[in-house]
Parts: sequence; C-alpha cells; structure tokens
Amino acid sequence: MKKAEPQMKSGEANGNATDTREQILKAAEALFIERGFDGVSVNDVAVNAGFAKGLVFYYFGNKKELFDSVLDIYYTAQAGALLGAFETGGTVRDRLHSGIDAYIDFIEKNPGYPRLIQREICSGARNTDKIVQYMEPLHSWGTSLLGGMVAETGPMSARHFFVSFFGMVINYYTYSHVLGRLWGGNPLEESALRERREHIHSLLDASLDKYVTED
Amino acid sequence: MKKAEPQMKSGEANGNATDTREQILKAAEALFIERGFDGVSVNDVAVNAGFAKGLVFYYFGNKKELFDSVLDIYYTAQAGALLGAFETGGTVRDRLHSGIDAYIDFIEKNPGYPRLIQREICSGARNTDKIVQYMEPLHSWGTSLLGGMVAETGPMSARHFFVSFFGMVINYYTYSHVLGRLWGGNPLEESALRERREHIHSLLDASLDKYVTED
DNA sequence: ACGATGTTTGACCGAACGGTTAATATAATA
DNA sequence: TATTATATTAACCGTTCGGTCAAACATCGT
Repeated sequence: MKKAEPQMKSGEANGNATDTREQILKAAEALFIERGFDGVSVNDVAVNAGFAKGLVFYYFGNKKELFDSVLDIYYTAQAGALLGAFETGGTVRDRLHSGIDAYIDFIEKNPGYPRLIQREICSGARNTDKIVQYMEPLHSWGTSLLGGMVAETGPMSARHFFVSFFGMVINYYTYSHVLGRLWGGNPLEESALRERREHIHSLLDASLDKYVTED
Repeated sequence: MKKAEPQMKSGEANGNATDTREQILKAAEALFIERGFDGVSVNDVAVNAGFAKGLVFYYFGNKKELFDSVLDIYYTAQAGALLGAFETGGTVRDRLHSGIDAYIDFIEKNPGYPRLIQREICSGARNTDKIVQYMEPLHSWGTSLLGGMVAETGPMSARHFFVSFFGMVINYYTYSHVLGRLWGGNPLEESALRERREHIHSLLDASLDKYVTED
C-alpha cells in the first residue's frame, strides 16, 4: 500500500487563506450553535474543519475571537436582511407586518441563529454589548414605528409590544425540538412554518385593532 | 497565633449531611444559572459552597447528576406553584389569566429559572426529555383550556397561542439585562414588573376578544 | 533554481478539567 | 471510653483544555 495520494476532499489543506478561514468558520458556527461557547473546544472546530488545531489560532488568534467572528457574520447578515425591509412604505400596520416577515425570513434562512443568540442572551453579562448591538436596530425600528400611536410609557407602550413580538417570533424556533415532541410533528417543516407566520401576523392585527388608535 | 478556632461560617464543614447537600446545591444553582453547565467546574461549585471538590462527588456522584438535581428542584417548585392555580374556577378567560399570573409569580420568586431553562432549551437534544417534562403540564393545561374554543389545528389553534404567550412571558426575564440597556432602567424593579404583567394580560384579552368565540 | 512569503502541521506547555481514593476528622452508638 | 459509621479533606490520576512554536510544506515572483 503506497502513501495516500493528495486528493481534495472538503476541509483539507488548500493553500488558500480565504477558503481555509471560511471552512473553519463554518465548522465553528455549526458547533457553537449545537453546544455553545463553553461546550466546544478549539480542537473540535479544527478537526471538524479538517485542519490542525494550531491553524485556528493562526487565523483567529484565540477562541473568543473565533466565536465573535461567528457572531459578526450573523450580525452582518441580519443587518443586511432587515435594512431593506425597514425602508418599505405603506401604513404603519403594513410596515410592521413586512418587518416581521423579513425577520422571520432571516431566521428561516439561518435556522441556527435563534439558538446561538438566545443562548448568548441567557449567558448574562458576558456578551451584553454585542447583543445590544444586535437588537438595537430592530428595537428602534419597532418602537419608533409605533411611537406616535401608542403610549410612550406604561403597559401598552411600544417597548412592551416589541418584547412580546420579538419573543413570540424567536421562541418558536428555539423551542422547535421541544414542540415537536409535544405536538408530534415537525414544527420546522414548510406548512408548519407558514402556519406559525400567519398566527403571528394575526396576533399583531388583534393587538393593533385593540390598542392602536389609528393607522 | 494559634490554630483557627472552629467557628461556624456559611459554607463550612458542619457534619450535617442534609445541610451540606443543600449548600452545595445552592452554590451549584447560582453558578449554573450564571454560566451554564459547561461554563462551571465542579471545583467552582465546591469552593463557592465552602467545601473540597471531592465532597461534591460524595453527594452527587458526578457533575451531570448535580446539574440534574438543580433542575429537579426547579421542576418540583414549578409543579407545586402551578398545581393550585390550575385548579381555580371561573370562566376560561379568568382561568387563563390566573394561570399566567401563577407562572409569572413563580418566575419572579425564582429569577434564575428563565435563564437556566431557556439556555437548556437552546442547547438542543441533550436534555430534551427533561424540558418536555417541564413544559408538558403547562402545555396541556393551556391547550386543553382553549381546546373547545379555538380551532384544533391551523394558525389560530391553541398550540400556537401557547407558544406565543409562553415566549412572551419568559423572554421578558431572560432579556431583562439587555432591555435594561436598551431602555435605560431596571426591567426587574417592582413597578416595571407590574407593568409587564399588565401588558401580557391585556394582550391575552385582545387575543381572546378577537379569536375566541365565547367565554 | 532560488529565496521570500504565506500556509499548515505536530509536538509541546502549563493549567484546569472530571473523577478517585486513602487517610482523617467528626458524630453516633454501645 | 471504645467502636463504628459517616462526613470531609488533600493529594493524586489520566485527560483535555487554550495556546505557543519551530519546523515543514506550498506558492510564486524573479
């Protein structure tokens, strides 16, 4: 048996810095989503990407920076996905609906995102800055849209609506595997996702009908 | 200087198995809430409780069992807190309101609970069984209450209302430190909590008014 | 062919990890 | 008080951790 021929399979040395970086990032993303920062070792990432551990440090310096790079990818993707949707015209009601749709679209295209970000939120103060950075555009979009139409403070203020609908949207996806067990089906299949989307839009309409004076 | 006198400070050897077990559990709970399973070492727990590491294994066998013991405490507490509230009388609307109140009460008395359980949910399949066990009573209470009054399937079915209100309730607490930064205040102070509670009840009323045919 | 530059590895480091164990301190029992 | 049973410690084990580093490999302009 002669030595292994140099054959190109995914995640093997390729001499291209950009490709390698991206392969490492892909592996890191998948693992961090599955097990969180503390549940993943740098060696896990390297092996899953098909490289030696040292290479991860060559490209990312340390584990925290690797993790932050993954977060930044999502942040950029989210910003890009929402920016367009936030600038559409129409009534406030229309704009709220299309903003929520854009956010759901983004989540469905990035199914790992809810778990990654929500676990980070639960982890307390460690990454608060980055999470705030994430939510700030969403938050200011939502609250400024509703701003003139609901009370500025109190139980029916825009900020509470924001938290409610944000939680309503994102939790369906973070809970999906539990809901699958509870319901006996796959909450992430296409028809179920359509159903969920419709539910949220209906609840938005119900809230606007009752608590927002005018469109 | 003579040897340290045997004085009783919190978390010191006391020869009492029950007390020691509880001190370890308390320390473990606080740390698991703050940093999650993988972010906490057994030595952390032992030191925080004021004992040697070996003692944790003496009482709990291994790290996973220690973690499960913490989860079980919350599960028992939750079950006890909700059982009474689920058996009150009145209209369906009244019973939904009082069930939600009981759940909020429980969370406010156990402020670490949302972070602990939600992070576990985000961590995927590892503890799905236990999480399902957690949510099953809540879920069946909510869906059976609404059962006869909304569609069995489709976007306005009981199951979707359950997810929406569950997420609405719990996310306010898991997001509190982020919301504090976003709003410039403390979302966990008493007046803010009252406000949040009122918001949720109002949204429930709006939903019932629009989508539930009769009380 | 050559060195220069960038890429990748594998061996290595000290620290921390989960877990074990023999020995000791304490409490209970007789 | 002597004996037994329990509670607790400190040292230890093998493994894995994040991180470093010198050497090897690849690429490419000259």
